[in-house]
Amino acid sequence: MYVTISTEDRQPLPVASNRECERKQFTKLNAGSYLYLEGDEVTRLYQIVSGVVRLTRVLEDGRRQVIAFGYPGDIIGFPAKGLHHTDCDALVDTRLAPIHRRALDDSSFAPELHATLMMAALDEISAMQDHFMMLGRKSAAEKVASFLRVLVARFGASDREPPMVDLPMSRSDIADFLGLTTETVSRCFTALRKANIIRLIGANRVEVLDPTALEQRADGQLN
Amino acid sequence: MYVTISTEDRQPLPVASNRECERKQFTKLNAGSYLYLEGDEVTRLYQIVSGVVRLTRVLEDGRRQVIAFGYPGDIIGFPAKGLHHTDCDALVDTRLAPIHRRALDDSSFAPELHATLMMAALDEISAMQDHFMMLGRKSAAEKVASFLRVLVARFGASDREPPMVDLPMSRSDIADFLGLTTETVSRCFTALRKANIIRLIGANRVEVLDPTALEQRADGQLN
DNA sequence: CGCTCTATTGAACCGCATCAACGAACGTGG
DNA sequence: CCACGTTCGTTGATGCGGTTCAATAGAGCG
Repeated sequence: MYVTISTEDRQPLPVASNRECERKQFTKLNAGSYLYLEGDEVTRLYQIVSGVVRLTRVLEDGRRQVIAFGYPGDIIGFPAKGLHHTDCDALVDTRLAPIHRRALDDSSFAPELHATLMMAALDEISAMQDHFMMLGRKSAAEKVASFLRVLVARFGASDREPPMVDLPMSRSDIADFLGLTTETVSRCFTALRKANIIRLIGANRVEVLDPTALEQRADGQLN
Repeated sequence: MYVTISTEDRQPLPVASNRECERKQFTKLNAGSYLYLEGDEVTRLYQIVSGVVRLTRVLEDGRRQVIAFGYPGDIIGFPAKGLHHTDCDALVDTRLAPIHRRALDDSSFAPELHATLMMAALDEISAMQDHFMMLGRKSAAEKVASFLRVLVARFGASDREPPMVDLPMSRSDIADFLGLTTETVSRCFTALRKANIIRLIGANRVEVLDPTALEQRADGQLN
């Protein structure tokens, strides 16, 4: 489950129960550290317990695409032909619950976990299809609004009014996620700010003053 | 397994053996007919036996994104939360091998098939990630070249020299797949033709005169 | 306080979309 | 079989959204 334009609420999967959280030592990944690289063999998958990671791909000439941001509850590391097909590094200090690769390949090893992984993979396919629509058919303003909308829906401090979201990623990460440049992302933020739809608290924290207007911009209902 | 920029050769999965092909009646889908719509409940998956289908999503305002083209060997219809998340219709007359939904959800029902479906889902995730890079970070010329490259790699008549590919989809389908307009797609084809990289035989058949040059354009190594 | 890195803002350019016209392919009916 | 209409693809002219290049402002940190 990754950050996409989907508005569905995706619940963290119950792979790691609270009990386990208390007992186990999780894999710890410091901000900036890589968990794996494209081409590495997949030995285990991970569910993110806390923190945020970034999945990226790069072309030889340096062009980069952020495939997804991984948030708590998300499962990362699905193999294709046994290999990782993105790089993965942490945006902030992150804790991960490792999952046996065998749970994916061998359905009798851990049937419930296996089913959970399958569901996570299917959800991810759906989420990526949403992302296609965004990358291929939305304007810069719509992309940025869509991005904020998803973050608010999934991670907005709901006990707060107006809702607030953290942006642990840089403008350039957002740009590479949305297929834009940092300048354009910045301009879109500014436009939303000047329209009194959001308020920026520093560069990495956003208060959504008018969620309805944000919604409309995300779907291109006004400019 | 869908049409993406991936260059890997993807083999048709052995879900439907030759024996079965001869015995069974496949689901027949006429050109232009819909197999399912977004929001429909998923009751079965399908492996494409022959023909080509188109998976699409549309926004309320009519903007369309072609998510994938499904070719023989591909498995389509993966559910998310039990529902289809694209429309699916046939570009040409198509035969489909239906697959019990239960084979996906219940790993003990048909273990081998279940494993095959899992692998197909994982491959699809990988393929979609390739597509991200293309939608988000490639120029129009690179997109069109990448598209042709994949078609040649997967479906090019290999017994022929120079390689030849059919384009069962319209320019507008290609445009909606690549996040472009029909005019731009057409201009890119013309540019490749004028550079003697391809030859157009009618509008729906392409001979690749210079595969190496096509490769280079796909990766942005010139222009 | 000064250094560095990131974000913002401005100005000019360009790639692709848009709008429009034309041509080719195809089917239909006379 | 040809005249016609319709749809799809190509080509041209123009405009705009987003990139590019450049400069400034701000945030984090020693």
